[in-house]
Amino acid sequence: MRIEDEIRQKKFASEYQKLHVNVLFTAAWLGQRTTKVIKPFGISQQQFNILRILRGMHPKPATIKLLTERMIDKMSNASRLVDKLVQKGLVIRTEAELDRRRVDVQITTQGLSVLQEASQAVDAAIHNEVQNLSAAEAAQLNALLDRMRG
Amino acid sequence: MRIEDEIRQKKFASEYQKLHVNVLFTAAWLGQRTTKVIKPFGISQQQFNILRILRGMHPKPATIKLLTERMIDKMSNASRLVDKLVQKGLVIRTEAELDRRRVDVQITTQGLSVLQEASQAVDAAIHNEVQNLSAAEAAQLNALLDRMRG
DNA sequence: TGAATTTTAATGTATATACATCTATTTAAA
DNA sequence: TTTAAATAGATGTATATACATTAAAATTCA
Repeated sequence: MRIEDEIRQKKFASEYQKLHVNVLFTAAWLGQRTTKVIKPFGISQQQFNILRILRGMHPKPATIKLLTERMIDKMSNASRLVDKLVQKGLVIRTEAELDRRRVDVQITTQGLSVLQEASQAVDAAIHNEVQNLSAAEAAQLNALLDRMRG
Repeated sequence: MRIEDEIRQKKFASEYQKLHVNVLFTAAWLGQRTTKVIKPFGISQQQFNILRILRGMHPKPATIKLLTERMIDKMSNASRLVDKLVQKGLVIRTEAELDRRRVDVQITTQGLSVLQEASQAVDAAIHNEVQNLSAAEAAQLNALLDRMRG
């Protein structure tokens, strides 16, 4: 559905303003679906994001700094999000040896298994649904978004 | 910059997964810039969004229900956001006559003037910056995002 | 070396999100 | 018409965001 109809706004001052709203709206649309799908696994979107970064590095640990750099939302608080994941047994946090300011964070076996299931659920619920875009169109969208950010 | 480089993720399982991350990341990118630009005017992104909806209807009032329907993020709490705007004198809230459950919300003169300045600042800081996309490319992006949501 | 600077992470706070629940009012049904 | 159901909005709570500040450790350099 056109963004104009989704939010019932008749017209935008420019194609750029419309794009701004459209990107935010589409992200909220994706976010709401993702939240709903992963909620049964007891994790939030941001926790899911952190787990994926940690899986990408596994078995190497990540530091809080590295997580912050790689997170989708740089402003979310990796330190407190890791806290939650530690409490759930999905990651472990240990003091780094060579630099005692740093903290090493690693995904646990349980974390890997929860992430595996959650990822599959997200794929099934969202990425398949989005296939009213061809892979070529998705690639085109990716390229345009990349260029949009300059 | 390519999303792979932005978040330092070597590869994605599919173009669709990459698209998911790319949309969220681009929205966060836009959101951070917008927040920074409108902060001097004393309003948040969501408050900005509500003011724009109210300007679009002006001088007709909106109800909380209408605001919720038209907001970019449907899950944010229009009731409490309107509270904040009332406190700042940017909107007024009156009981609706014909249905006493409803609440009429209208933007004030001060609200219109704050919004005018904030909008100009956002245009200058963001929409002009994004012109490494042509208007035609922006339109194409809009069309693809619309189709992505089905 | 020792003081100043930088880096890394944790913590404090105000606001916002994502619900669930509650209250008042209106509409529909028995 | 009285009761039941639906609607509109407010409010409560846990979590997350967007900063600013603080604390500890490492690095720089005088």
